[in-house]
Amino acid sequence: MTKAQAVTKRSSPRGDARKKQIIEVATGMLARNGSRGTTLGDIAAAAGVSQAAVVYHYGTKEELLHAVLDYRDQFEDTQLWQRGPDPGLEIFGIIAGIVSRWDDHPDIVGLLAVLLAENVTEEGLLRPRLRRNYQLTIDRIAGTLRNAQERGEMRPDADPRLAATEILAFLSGLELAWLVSPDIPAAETASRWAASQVAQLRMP
Amino acid sequence: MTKAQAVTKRSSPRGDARKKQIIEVATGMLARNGSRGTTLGDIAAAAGVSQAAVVYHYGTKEELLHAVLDYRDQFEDTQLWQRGPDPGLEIFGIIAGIVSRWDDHPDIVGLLAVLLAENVTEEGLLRPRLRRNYQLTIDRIAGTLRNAQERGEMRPDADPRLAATEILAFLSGLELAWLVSPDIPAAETASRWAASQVAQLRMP
DNA sequence: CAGAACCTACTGGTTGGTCAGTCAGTTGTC
DNA sequence: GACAACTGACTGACCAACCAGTAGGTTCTG
Repeated sequence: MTKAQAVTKRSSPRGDARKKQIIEVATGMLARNGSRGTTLGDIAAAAGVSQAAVVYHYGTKEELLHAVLDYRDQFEDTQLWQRGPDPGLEIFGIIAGIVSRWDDHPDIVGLLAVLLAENVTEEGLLRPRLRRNYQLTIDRIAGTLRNAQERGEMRPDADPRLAATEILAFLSGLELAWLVSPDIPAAETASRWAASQVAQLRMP
Repeated sequence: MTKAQAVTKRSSPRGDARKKQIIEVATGMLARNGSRGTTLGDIAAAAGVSQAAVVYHYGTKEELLHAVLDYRDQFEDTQLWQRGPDPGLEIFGIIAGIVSRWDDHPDIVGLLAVLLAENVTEEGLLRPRLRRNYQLTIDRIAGTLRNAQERGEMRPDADPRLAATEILAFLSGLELAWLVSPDIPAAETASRWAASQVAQLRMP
């Protein structure tokens, strides 16, 4: 209940493999049930170990959550910035492509939206991190759009920051909608959205 | 834990007032902390009564949640359809207006998004209702857009259903973003979004 | 005074975290 | 290469805190 002391321990191949396995199992469960809806026991059972083993590897539930978020951050990097750090207006096509491949990674889709919804209050343990992360992604997207403006690829009278905010809002909202109603045409909605965004933002 | 029998009881002015007060208090707390993050004790304390009193008025936590959702549905009706049942493309302006007035009703903003995120799995108690509600709102918006097409107000080559899906996704996503980072320019993002949607959808 | 509107006290169940101990594998020493 | 010392990776049992719902009594009000 209170705290767990962070005992420094060396890593071993076996331990690392187990830790990774726990993370992967936990990611899927957290994306569906959130932090409050997922117990350490649930995760342990799904990973085939005892609940105490999960605590042994991660110390506290909060540390496990952060590890899962690290895992997701890494995944986002390989997805959203797959074609270099400055894709310009092509970012919309990339996003549409990501959405069309949601079925391949169902365990990680919506993780951020679900955890975000659980951490909207000041007291939310993950809020500082999620907030920082959100702002950072907005900054990155706004940056790439600003570069596109300077290259003359995007019209200069559009605000890159508002566009970036709109992108993230649309994405997390679509994730939620898709999770609750998997039958909605997420890929088609995203691709039409991307096309209209590009049509609106590119130089005439 | 199990169930509570629904004791039929007559209503009294005082009881009705208390029930309404509990609903209002609960709405705010649920919109921030979700169902799993809000205990009956929390709600009771905020309403100045004992936890047992809340159970007395609503029987179970689930019934209270449904009552809160009823309250929100009613609110949505007076907001989204304020200018009649068939506003056509003006729906975008209405939505932008609603977002610009979020500060006046902070307790109800995000309620749906937060509860949605908590009820993403099959087992989610509120999922059937939230799903139904979501589809219903999409149908209504798609309907008003289809009418706009028939009136020659909206271009016929745009899919009203995809547009409606996009609208709801954007809205719930923006709610989440605003809750986590209240400093983002929600109103401005929404008004620019609305303008670009109208520009895209109206007859040339 | 009858019923509605509470309250205090309690129950059963769940959950995060602790703790003592087991066991397999690794390392150091002669 | 054999044996002792040690370490990492667990397990099962347990605990304190929390939480939804129950039971039964008390106060308020028409």
